[in-house]
Amino acid sequence: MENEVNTEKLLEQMPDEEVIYNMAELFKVFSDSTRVRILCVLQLSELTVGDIAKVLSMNQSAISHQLRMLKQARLVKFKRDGKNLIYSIADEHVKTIFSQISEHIME
Amino acid sequence: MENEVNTEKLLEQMPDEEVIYNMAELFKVFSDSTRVRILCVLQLSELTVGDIAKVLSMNQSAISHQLRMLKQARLVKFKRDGKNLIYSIADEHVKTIFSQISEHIME
DNA sequence: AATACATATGAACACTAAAGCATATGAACG
DNA sequence: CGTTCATATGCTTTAGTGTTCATATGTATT
Repeated sequence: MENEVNTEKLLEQMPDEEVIYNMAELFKVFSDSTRVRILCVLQLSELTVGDIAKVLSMNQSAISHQLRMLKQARLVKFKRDGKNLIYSIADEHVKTIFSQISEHIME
Repeated sequence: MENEVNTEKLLEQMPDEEVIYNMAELFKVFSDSTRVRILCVLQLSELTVGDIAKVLSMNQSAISHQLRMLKQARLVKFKRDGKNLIYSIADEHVKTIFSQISEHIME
């Protein structure tokens, strides 16, 4: 008997390469402990770059680099307050995604 | 005036380092195009390793390496059928996580 | 305007991770 | 039992990523 699976048909039903690439790119943003910690702390309170660095006991530069990625992914936003930039969570989905991942881990 | 933010209090409210590390590790599994493609195709149908490789036009070895990670993350499972191993999605959350990520991308 | 302060950016380095090749394992079947 | 077929694994190469240091940008203050 031949192979039962019609691989061509499956291929047709797959999302476009671009969609898959974008999904992976977005997951990549969540895939680093530092960025997850930033997102966690910003869920508690909006904060300046310096405060984030202080809470996480990390270099200002490292935080700034990571905030850049989070900005590009539209997961955080910021407003200016004098010399400070105050960052906050930009997206509703962040909480949902986090809660699903948490549930998976807990099980 | 002093800093308005109580960084110590924020730190207390943060999830444990271990939880954060596990979250990031799990996101890391989703952060590669090949693994996302595997998860996508397995949402359409359970498949052998060879069939996955055929559908995705990739090396059997590459697929096998990635399935290993997906297995470790308990996102796929497999059953034996003669010489073949048939892989399938192991987890309810996969769909939910995917749909949230999709929504974020679409907006 | 000059200085101080907060944040961003660029380059360098160390570390990680995906893919391919070769080979090992392990089941089926003559 | 030896061969074949499907899959897994170890090793190597190559590409990518996070952090740090040094410095640039840009805002407030005197």
